[in-house]
Amino acid sequence: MKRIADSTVRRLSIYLRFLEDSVLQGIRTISSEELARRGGTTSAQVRKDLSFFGSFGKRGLGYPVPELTTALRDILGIGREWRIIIIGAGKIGTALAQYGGFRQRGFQVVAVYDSDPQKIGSRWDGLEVRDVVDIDHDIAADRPDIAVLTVPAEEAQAIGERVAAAGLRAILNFAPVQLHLSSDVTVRSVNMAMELEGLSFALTNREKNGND
Amino acid sequence: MKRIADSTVRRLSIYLRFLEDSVLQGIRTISSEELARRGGTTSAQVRKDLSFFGSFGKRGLGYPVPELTTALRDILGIGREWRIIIIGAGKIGTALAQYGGFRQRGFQVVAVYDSDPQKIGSRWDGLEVRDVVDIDHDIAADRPDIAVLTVPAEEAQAIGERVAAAGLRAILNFAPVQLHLSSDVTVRSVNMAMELEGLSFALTNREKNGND
DNA sequence: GTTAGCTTGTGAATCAATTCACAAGCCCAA
DNA sequence: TTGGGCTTGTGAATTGATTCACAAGCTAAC
Repeated sequence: MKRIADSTVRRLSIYLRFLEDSVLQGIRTISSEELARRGGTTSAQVRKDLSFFGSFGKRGLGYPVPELTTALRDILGIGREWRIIIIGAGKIGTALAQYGGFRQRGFQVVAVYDSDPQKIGSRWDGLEVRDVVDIDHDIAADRPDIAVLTVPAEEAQAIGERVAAAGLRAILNFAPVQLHLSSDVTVRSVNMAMELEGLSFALTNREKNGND
Repeated sequence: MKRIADSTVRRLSIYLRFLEDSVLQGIRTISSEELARRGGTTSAQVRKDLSFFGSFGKRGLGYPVPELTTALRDILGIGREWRIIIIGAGKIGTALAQYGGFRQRGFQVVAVYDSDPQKIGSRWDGLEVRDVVDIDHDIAADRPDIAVLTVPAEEAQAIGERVAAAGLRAILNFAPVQLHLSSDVTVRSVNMAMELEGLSFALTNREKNGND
């Protein structure tokens, strides 16, 4: 299979979100043009993205909404339950642990970890915060699929290495550092500071140069 | 000025984070090679990124750490205080409002909004949650720079339009929808579901095809 | 000074992603 | 059954980003 660009996968997520709405509204077919409009891209891009995975549409008509929705879920690997652990029970970590959107989409939070004795043992929404020293053992036993890192920047690399060594193959990193791990571990980063700096840059440059 | 790619700005943020560490450690100069190693890129990329903004290095020696740090802060528009408002006092919104990392980097949360009467008036960390109906008026009066949207997906577009109409020019969107706003509003999106789906896709494809 | 050893800054070349443009195919109406 | 109106799927063209490769320039040692 040809390598699929990250940007393509991101757009598939966007299409899927809109398609799910459309299913609920009982819409039967949708054109690449309409998908593009809602997804903030072009119809050619939509068709190209989908064409990597097959021919889902009918010429002259568009794409059948329920079938395409199913196909995208399948492509993205949604439909099975993914088991996720959250490491770091700080503000963001606990907010995520309690966030309903995960379970709703098939991502089940199975454990939360911290190193602070004050936090270990406390319960968040039915989940007991575990001691991070047990994490290697727990991963071997529970075989979670994805680790969400909400630890301080200084600790992220070390924890990332530990969970990778324990066999985890996917990490969602909220710590504002670049993780360096073996290439068989997929890492996605969410970095609020970086996003805000991007906005800051845009505002600053608009002020300086007018909006070009 | 030539248009700067988003990916370039993201990398500048990464370089800056590492440079700030280096300043604290008293390191005087750094090579593009070392910056690349820490930033997960190549030395040529680092030099190209920086060269868009000027010549900061000395041949044979590298880049002077304190000067480059200052220059990057300046380029990214950090160094002045940016006033941000958070709209949506749910789990994520309140976690962000209390998150220390913002203020630390010059982003000051000046107001939090919600539409739920139960939440309006309650205090989070010294900030009273305000009624979202007042937002247009407040923006005109307080002139915040950036809005952080942590509202449900259904409401995001409408709120985005309101804050844009009120004069806001930068939005950090946490709602899992694509915002469609006039091009003089800069939008950055953070979409946890999308990131998890990206990991899900990677895991699924690795299982199917071996890691290519 | 002069030389050896590095490292930058940057055009040129390559690689990747997006857009164009159109033949092929489907639906519907007459 | 035929023709008109759409819309897909996809090579080709274009645009954009990254990497290459090397002249230019700095430092330090002698």
